[in-house]
Amino acid sequence: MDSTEATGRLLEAAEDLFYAHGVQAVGMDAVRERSGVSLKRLYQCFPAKNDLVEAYLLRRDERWRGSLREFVHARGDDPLAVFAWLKNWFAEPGFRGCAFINSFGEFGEPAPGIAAAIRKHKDEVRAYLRGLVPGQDTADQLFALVEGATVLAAITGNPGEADTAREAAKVLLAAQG
Amino acid sequence: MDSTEATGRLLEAAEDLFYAHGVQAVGMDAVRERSGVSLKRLYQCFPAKNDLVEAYLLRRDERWRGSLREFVHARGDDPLAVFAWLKNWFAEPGFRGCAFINSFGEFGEPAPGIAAAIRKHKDEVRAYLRGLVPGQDTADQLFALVEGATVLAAITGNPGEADTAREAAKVLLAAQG
DNA sequence: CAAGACGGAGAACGTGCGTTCTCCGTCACT
DNA sequence: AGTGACGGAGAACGCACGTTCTCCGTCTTG
Repeated sequence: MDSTEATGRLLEAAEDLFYAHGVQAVGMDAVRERSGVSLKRLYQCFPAKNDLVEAYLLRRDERWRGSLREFVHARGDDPLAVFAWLKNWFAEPGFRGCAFINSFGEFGEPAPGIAAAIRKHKDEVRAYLRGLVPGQDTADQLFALVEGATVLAAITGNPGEADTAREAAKVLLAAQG
Repeated sequence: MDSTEATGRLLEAAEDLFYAHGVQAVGMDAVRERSGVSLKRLYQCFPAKNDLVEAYLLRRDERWRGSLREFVHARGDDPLAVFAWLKNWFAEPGFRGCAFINSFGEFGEPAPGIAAAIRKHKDEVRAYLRGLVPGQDTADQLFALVEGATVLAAITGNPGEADTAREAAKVLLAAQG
């Protein structure tokens, strides 16, 4: 197994474990066991846990936004499709809310790289919505609905929060024209 | 110092420290130091850290909702006053987002009492908004806006997220009638 | 004053975990 | 075959922290 495959396996294991149980609750030994990569190589690829966490967040950001973008684009870039995608996500087994919001809660004073990854994710999502919706104010309003629905779906376990947000988004888009 | 004053001091210290730095980042020794209560008595009042965390959340829920209710009531129970209150909160020094969302992120599998306290808070806030707004669907939509604005204000540090949510709420309330 | 319950300060214990070290087998190269 | 670099398995180390224990002074009560 070469070094690039090792990092791939490590990121895969890290994402599964960190998202499912929280970053702090998962030890480096659990990542090693799940990935099948030895501790020595783990620390060659990621000199400290913080580095692995940062890479996990950056990768999850890319994949999460990629999945959303693809889904919405296949529906003619209809802003309301965002909420259909959300509902699917909320209903997935193992859904535990937004990894970035959860990480923000976990780390009172996050390492700079981790804080930057969290902010970057939110900035990118906001920029994506602004590109999707005519009118920056409306886009930002939809963004708040997306975040609120995600948080509430995670805490209550009810994927229907996506429908509530969708109805609100429909009204806001109609009002904007 | 009797036992009831000790629990008061402990809860005060716990709230300050847990909210500011996160629950996991604060040791029982820090609570002892801040409160001036000895470890022995601390463990008499709260047999385990989980008990203190649960009490912290329950107390914060009461105070947070009390402050919101009072502010909004003084403004004729105008639903939009909720967002004015939010903006004040977001602008407070030391604002770090919603304690309950943060705790949800901190504990991948929270102790039952903690999970219940988190859900209770969100249920109570939702019920409060439903009492404030004619139309349950609209109330739930405002709730999503409140949660989204809180999360975004915490991550971006921008209290203006409250204004964005307020504009959206105004449109939704007008559409509802 | 004597005796014992109470409370505080802080040491001590056990555990978990991030990180590093040790040891040993394996493979490439001469 | 001999040798030396490499990699894996897992022990070891250091530290932080939740929880408990020890010791000692104080205050109440007869």
